[in-house]
Amino acid sequence: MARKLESHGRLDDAARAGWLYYVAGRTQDEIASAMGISRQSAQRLVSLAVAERLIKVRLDHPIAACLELARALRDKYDLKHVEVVPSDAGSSSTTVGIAEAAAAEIERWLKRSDPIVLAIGTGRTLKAAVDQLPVIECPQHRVVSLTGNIGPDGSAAYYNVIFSMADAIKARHYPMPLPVLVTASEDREVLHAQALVRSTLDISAQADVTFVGIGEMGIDAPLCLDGFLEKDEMLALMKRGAAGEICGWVFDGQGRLLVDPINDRVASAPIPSRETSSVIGIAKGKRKLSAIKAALTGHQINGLITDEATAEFLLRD
Amino acid sequence: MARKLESHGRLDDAARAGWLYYVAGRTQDEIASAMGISRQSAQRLVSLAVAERLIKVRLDHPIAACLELARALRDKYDLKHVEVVPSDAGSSSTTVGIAEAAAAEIERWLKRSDPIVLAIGTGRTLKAAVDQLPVIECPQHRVVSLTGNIGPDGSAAYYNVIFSMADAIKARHYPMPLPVLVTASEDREVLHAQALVRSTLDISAQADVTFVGIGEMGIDAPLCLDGFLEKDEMLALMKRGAAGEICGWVFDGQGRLLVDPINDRVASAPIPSRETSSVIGIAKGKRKLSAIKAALTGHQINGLITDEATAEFLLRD
DNA sequence: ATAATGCGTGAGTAATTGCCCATGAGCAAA
DNA sequence: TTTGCTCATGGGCAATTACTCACGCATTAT
Repeated sequence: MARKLESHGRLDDAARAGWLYYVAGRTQDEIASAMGISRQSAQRLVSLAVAERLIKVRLDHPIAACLELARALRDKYDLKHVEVVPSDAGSSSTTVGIAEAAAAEIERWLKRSDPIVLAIGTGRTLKAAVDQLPVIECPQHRVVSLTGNIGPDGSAAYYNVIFSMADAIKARHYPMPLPVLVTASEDREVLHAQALVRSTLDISAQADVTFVGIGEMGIDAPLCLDGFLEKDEMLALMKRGAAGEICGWVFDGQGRLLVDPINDRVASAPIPSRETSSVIGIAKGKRKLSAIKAALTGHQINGLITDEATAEFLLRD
Repeated sequence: MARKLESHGRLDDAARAGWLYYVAGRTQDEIASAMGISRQSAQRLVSLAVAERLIKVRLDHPIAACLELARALRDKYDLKHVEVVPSDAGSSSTTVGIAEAAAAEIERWLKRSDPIVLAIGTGRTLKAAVDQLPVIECPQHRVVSLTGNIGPDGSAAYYNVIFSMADAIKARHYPMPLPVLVTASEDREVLHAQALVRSTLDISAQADVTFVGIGEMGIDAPLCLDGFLEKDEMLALMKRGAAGEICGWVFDGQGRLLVDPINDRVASAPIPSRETSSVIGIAKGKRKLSAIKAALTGHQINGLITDEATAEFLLRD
């Protein structure tokens, strides 16, 4: 039985109780009898020590920084889901790390027993993520592609992700039998009116969760590399304020869809509702930075999987 | 597919769960659903994070009674550094509390940007302290062991601390490739003359700060438990006035190195200068009391990390 | 003086957590 | 391929902790 409390002050006792609890690992009952108080009082002292920040908890693991960044990003951009993976400074890959993380997250969704609609965009990052998926049987779910797989020249675009996904995921899957960009907006209307396309569009609108890559602008951007846009078209687009694209939908620096002929030619499904579903962007890298930031700012996405370095840049200003 | 969902590894999950639990303050149920696992698994991850020392808890409050004791000890024994942690009356552990405090102090030294030499002894307490250290990169420092790690039978002594330390601290480290006790003093001269040993000894003499455990005498003493001394040798030693031991150097009740054949056989480096450097003892407990007191009295150490109860006894007379 | 206010207390109860066990997957040796 | 081992898992249950409520005691304002 220890001295009376008043002689030390309440915070002192809180510190002592907190020490016994967290450092020495005693139960509150033991602390109570050691300090000559009731168990409830011991509990109060412990929680007081926590409330007064007398107890500092630290996590000594690289992932700690990631979680901090994720929380900061979530707060700053009002996101539903953020995942920050450790950066691999030595690697210039735009997929290492986030692909695995994205795969893990996709897997989490697919493991749910209640049926969901999972929508998926395209891009190298997403392809890498899907390649990480294990084989899962989930006949209860549906997987729908938001974007077409046909290039401007009629060839199949390499990075149509849904077919890779179909290899691993035993679920109904709905590709989008369309080009990414049509030549004129009228064409889009015609194509979208087709029954098959129509039903895929309808399913995509019901998506519970969506995974999309985020494309940057520039002459090295995916849209150019994959032959959807010519260099001069791209440069003109950038002059008109384009900052990035998701499934071909081009947005400006504020993340607002660009009012521009280009967006009238996008044949992709609209990005599912950020109000009623999760739309998770997967992207990292300095080149994609402003595109990611715009997408976040304009709430084109409400979830993000990125890496530490990118997260830090996103938080910088 | 054999891909590990553990692309980030089990420890990372443990870190994540631990962070969510201790830092974010979520319940294990929330963590479970957030990570897509069962609550039990979440609980396991949290306790794994604790077991693996991923979670470090420290108390940021000067407990008045402890500070008072520390000041009194510093004055009484003319010490440079004293730390007193709360006692845990119910626990018989000789390390709980002081190990954490010692780790924090070691960390403080290692965080210095100017290069230092940190010397380290051995013992269970010191081992426990080193196990609390986080991973630190400090290539500017050097860490040197004062004692060897080879037992009388040629086996490696379990409590050689420097190897544990090398796991966490990224700095050059210098083990002492010697037994603690050699069979004859001549052997010691031969061994110490070796170039490798010579340089380690030289470095240890330059130590800026030293952390040592304090061993008591008795048939349950560390020296006996670890097989360096037989019971009858120990009893004879006690008859000749031995009161305690630091790195194998046996001293009497006044803290003077015992003039005795035993000390001629100690192969450890001399304890670094108490005039020009900090030599901090880490010890608590009734059994070690007279050894601690002797070490303080004879200025074998000029710093101490102990607990309240021990501090009170040390001040009693 | 007396009532209002604030703070701490203990009791009871709901929520949360820790632990043990049986099970099954993965893996290595036979 | 089989056997045996290790290890993670989920369920169930006991222990522990958090919260709410009503009360007592002191201080303060009227």
